[in-house]
Amino acid sequence: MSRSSEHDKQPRNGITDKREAILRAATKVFADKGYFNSKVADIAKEAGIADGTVYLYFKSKEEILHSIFNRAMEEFISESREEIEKIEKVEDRLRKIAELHLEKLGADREKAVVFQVELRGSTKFMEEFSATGFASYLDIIRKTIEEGQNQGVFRKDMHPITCAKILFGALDEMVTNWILSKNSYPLAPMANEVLKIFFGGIYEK
Amino acid sequence: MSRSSEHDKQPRNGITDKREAILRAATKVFADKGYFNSKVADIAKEAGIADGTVYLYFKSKEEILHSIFNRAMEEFISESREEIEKIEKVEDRLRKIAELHLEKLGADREKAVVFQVELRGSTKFMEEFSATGFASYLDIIRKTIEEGQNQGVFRKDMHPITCAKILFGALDEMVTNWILSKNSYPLAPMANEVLKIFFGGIYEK
Amino acid sequence: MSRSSEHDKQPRNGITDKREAILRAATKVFADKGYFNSKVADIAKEAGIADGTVYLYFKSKEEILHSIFNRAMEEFISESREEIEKIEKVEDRLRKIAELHLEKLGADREKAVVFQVELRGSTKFMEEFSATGFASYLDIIRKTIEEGQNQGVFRKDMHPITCAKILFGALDEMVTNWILSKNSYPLAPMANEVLKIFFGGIYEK
Amino acid sequence: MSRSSEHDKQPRNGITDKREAILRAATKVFADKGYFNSKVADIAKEAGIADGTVYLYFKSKEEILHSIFNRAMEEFISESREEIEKIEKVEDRLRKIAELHLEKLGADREKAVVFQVELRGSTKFMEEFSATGFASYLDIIRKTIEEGQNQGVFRKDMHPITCAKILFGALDEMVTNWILSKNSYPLAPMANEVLKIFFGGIYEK
DNA sequence: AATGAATGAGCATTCATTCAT
DNA sequence: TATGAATGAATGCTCATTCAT
Repeated sequence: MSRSSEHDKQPRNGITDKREAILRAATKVFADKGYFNSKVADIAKEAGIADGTVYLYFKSKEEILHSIFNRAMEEFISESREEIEKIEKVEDRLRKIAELHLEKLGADREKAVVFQVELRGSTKFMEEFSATGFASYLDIIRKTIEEGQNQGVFRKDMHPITCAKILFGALDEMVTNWILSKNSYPLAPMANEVLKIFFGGIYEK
Repeated sequence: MSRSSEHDKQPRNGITDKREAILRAATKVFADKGYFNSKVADIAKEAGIADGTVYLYFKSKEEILHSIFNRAMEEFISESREEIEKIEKVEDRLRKIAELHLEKLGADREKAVVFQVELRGSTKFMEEFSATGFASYLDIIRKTIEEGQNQGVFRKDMHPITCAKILFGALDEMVTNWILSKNSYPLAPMANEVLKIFFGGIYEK
Repeated sequence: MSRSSEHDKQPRNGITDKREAILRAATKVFADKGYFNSKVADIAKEAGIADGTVYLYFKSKEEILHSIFNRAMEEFISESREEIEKIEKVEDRLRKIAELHLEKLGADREKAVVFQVELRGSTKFMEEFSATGFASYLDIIRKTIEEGQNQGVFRKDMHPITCAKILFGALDEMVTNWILSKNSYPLAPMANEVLKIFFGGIYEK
Repeated sequence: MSRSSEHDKQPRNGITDKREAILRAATKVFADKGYFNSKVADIAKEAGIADGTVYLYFKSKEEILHSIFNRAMEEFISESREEIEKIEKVEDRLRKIAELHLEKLGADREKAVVFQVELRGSTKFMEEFSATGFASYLDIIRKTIEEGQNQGVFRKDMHPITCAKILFGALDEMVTNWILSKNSYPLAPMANEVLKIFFGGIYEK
């Protein structure tokens, strides 16, 4: 089994394997039926393990959902940061961020559903999430915009954090719409559309 | 406020009163604890009625949530449409839409929570909602943008529906952020910030 | 209104009329759905009155069922007694009893259902019933048999009460079978069949 | 008692044991309070298990009742058939049937109550039952009578199925009466009484 | 580690009954 | 008398979690 390819940090490790399997199974089940309508037994069955085994890896059903968010977010941020930091021009950097955002979620419909739907379905989750993963992400955008302002590329009459939220909100809406549209179109190209407005506005020049 | 129409609708009408009370109570309870964590008994207690009475006015707990959405959405759209249709210039019209969006939700935190959180927490709800109320709303924005394109005011190299989604997404994110920020700032002024970007883009001119 | 035709004892009496209506409605509803699955509201609707009105005439849902039994039983016994007492020969008297039993129940399927099914569905009801109405009925049969024994017409090597139960059981089974058979045949003629066995036995002579 | 077959079926088998325990507990509870007045919690407590455990063995409360009928009926029919088929003379065979009927029910008051009372308390149950278990039973009696007619032992001027119902009805009434009589007498001897009439009729010879 | 049988708290909904009008 | 809105106790069933094996 060349399973080591996925994560060289924890290779050939039974514990990690089963944890992964549960997380993957839960993502599918949550995406299909929603967090509250999913049974731990469904997840166990999907993962091919016994119900009780779930509790050897997670303290509760809720913790599974948390783990899905955190792991995906960490993964996304660490992977993105690398790619983004190399980029010189702030516009290109924002473009990369937008592209990655839509590419990653557009590549895994189930994960996207969990992010767009389940994550939003509880103030509790949202608060926790917005204090951690989301904050980091928004911060990356904010800093880029700030840098653009300092470079004189971006307008200075706006709070960079507000700009960041606007960009995020627009991208987020693209994802949500994509999920709800049954006959799925490719999501990634929408990045360019969002950026056309975000960069240049809607006015005819 | 000279909105006498509201009083005319409820001429000390028992049925309407109690229905309203349940809807109001449910909005509060759902906002506090989330739909799935709210008990019908909580709603009844909050409304000051017996558990069973809830079922004289609503078929199920789910129907209460639906009613909250539908009523609020209908109200919002019908009220907005009036105000918006009078406006000549498309930019002003979009500005009005954005202002109303944030004013209405910023005026009722609980309703906003239900809209931003509970409505999003289930693909089922989202699908239903996005097929009805939300579609109408987005359509109003889309038509305005289309009109602007025809007038040569707005750029023609973008689908108006995409622009509409971008604007909505940005506004939506403002609301969500406002809800999650504990020490609440006024929401409505954010409309102007969103429009600055939406109209003119982020580039320094 | 020629409603007086039914019962000259209580003519044109509002109280009686409504009581009757409830009893009739309840018989229908109980026959259709069973006692436990019938709602007081169903009975009220069938009777064309408000739910609360039922409680002006009956203390409880249970009392309605009791009243159906008692009234039908009283009616049956008083009507039967007259007809039966005139009859000279004990065999003819038993024949009359059997015929009346099947005629009365065969003439009113709904009442029959309530008697055969609802009355049997609770030891409590059965005990009460078997102590009153049923006991009277069985007693009429028993006395007739006893008389037959004294006249030397019927065999003396059996307890008359046992014979009465056997006859009743056989007739009762005819009714139950008739109810359960969808494409209903006439019930009354079965009296003769039962009596052929009861009188003469099954042996070839 | 040399009924070793019963022990062979339950070789300290957890599943069977608990299923049995629930069935036994339910029979007792249903007999005591009636099906509709029995709570699943009552059954669980009587069986010494948790409420939820009931649902590991039965899909619903209704299924428990069905299982009681079906199991008892199957048991009765299969056990009876063996004993009956050996018997040569049709009269002796009917006698055996009657004796077994009363012996089996007379040996287990609670099961008898469920059969005589709960089974009868709903047209739905009765219809199902009369289409399956009861039909088989009646058929055994009918065939025996038919055989007797062919042998010239029984009178030919009656439908054998009617005779079967008459015999069943008489026996059934014996059981019901026995249940309702508090100071219980032995039930089995009543078989002979019923047969005296069924075979020879009530006339003095 | 893994299992899956057992647990029992939890809850939406129903409906007999009441009572203000 | 009659109404029917309001009540609130009652319960079958689910499912996250535990634990003996």
